[in-house]
Amino acid sequence: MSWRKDKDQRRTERGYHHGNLKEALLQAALDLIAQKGAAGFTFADAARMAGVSPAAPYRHFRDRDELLSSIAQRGFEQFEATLAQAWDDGHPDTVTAFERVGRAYLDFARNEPAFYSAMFESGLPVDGNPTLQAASERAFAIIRAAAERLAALSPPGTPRPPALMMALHIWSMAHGVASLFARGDAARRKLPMTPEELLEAEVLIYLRGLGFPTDRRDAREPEAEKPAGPWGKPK
Amino acid sequence: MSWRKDKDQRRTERGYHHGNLKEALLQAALDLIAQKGAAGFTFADAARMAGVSPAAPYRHFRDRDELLSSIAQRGFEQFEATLAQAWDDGHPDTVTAFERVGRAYLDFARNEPAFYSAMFESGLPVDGNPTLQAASERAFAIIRAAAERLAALSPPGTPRPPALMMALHIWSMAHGVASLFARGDAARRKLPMTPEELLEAEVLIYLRGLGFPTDRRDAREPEAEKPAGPWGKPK
DNA sequence: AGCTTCATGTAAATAACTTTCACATGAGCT
DNA sequence: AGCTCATGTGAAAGTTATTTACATGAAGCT
Repeated sequence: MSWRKDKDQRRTERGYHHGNLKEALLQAALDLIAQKGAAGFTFADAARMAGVSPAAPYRHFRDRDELLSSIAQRGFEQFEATLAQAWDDGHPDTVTAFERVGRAYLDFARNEPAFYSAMFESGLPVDGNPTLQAASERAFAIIRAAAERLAALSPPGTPRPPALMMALHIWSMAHGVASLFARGDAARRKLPMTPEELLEAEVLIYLRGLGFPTDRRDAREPEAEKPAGPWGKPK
Repeated sequence: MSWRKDKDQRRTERGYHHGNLKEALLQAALDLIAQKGAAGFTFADAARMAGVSPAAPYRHFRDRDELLSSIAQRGFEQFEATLAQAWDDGHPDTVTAFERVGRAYLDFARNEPAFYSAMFESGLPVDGNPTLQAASERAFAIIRAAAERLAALSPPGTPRPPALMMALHIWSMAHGVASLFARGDAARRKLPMTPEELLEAEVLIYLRGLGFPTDRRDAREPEAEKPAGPWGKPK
């Protein structure tokens, strides 16, 4: 009875069997990771939060790492869904959709710190877990697909950039900005702009470097006016 | 005598007092973090490796976190030195030196995984530690100084980009590439190019987006030929 | 040399966490 | 009703973090 003061009361409430412990544990772990970081969360804590003994979780997860992996797994799936929704198959136009994906990346890092931690900061052996790796690659595939479409719009007369390389570049930008400026204490660095603005400008400058017009309209549309530039009008 | 089988022998070797325990602990921790990650390393392990009792480290570090902070601190100092050396005050020319800094960033991430982990992946409260934050900012200052010089070379006729923004952009690229592709398992993702090449191309495209000539010569020098482009000659 | 002091280590103790194992419970099936 | 198996419980062993009282010996003082 050491693991829970009101064990008996709780027991009365839910009976000997929890009924949905696996889900409860995942949720508890998510909350704990969000609070104390991926390193701080303990298996025992999750059990306590779910109202079961410290041994109970072992019926659902081999060990602490498997629970963490499960969370990362779900994180990647949710990440993929989020990015896919933001991309929306490139509607209404490729560039607009692309910018939306960038913001979605940052939003995810900020709104789902627990998932983000488990996915990128927990030190999990990503390559040792095929399922996890596959989930990770499906998420990246969204970015890659978007880059593919963008590359296809490459202005005539310029060499067409490899879409995979573009995707890796964009990914690294989004990940770098998210990791450095959009999470936890890091977010407190005094920036001259929001992480979203920072990333958007970065991507726009990059795309311009590839020869894309960067006035926020679909590249297929003709330019109507000179853009002010990604960092605002010079004064 | 449970903490070390040949305690007495070791004791004979070095006497009751270690003589340089603080350094020994830092080194041990560094080795352990490199092996098992920042999360895996334990205070007790470090003590064992140094040949002292589990309580001894507390004479030199308030707790496990302070040891980790000390390592991060040194990491940032070493990082700063590495970047400063690579930058070499912009010699022989700004762009060449700039590329060297990028490579130095990746080298550091790869050659000093323990430092890198402690600095960026340990979940330490960076902003809660003024000393650490200052060290971190000194390292970033190198990148910022380089960006400053680069911004000054901005081609006439184009609006001059804010150097701080450029520095943040470059930093995020380097950090993103390092985190995603130049560390641990992540390094095993099949890439069409090395992380160094990936980053270099990314930065070159970005700089071109800002209006810089990107033929790898100092921008002050006149262009002699059309560059093939950052991703090689199209075939 | 003899004495004192203080930084540096040790031992032992407490509390928490991880993981395992034998045993308990009760939900669902026959 | 009786069985069986998935799911929980208790208790135990092994680790770690951290504290506290005590030990050691290097450095300085007399």
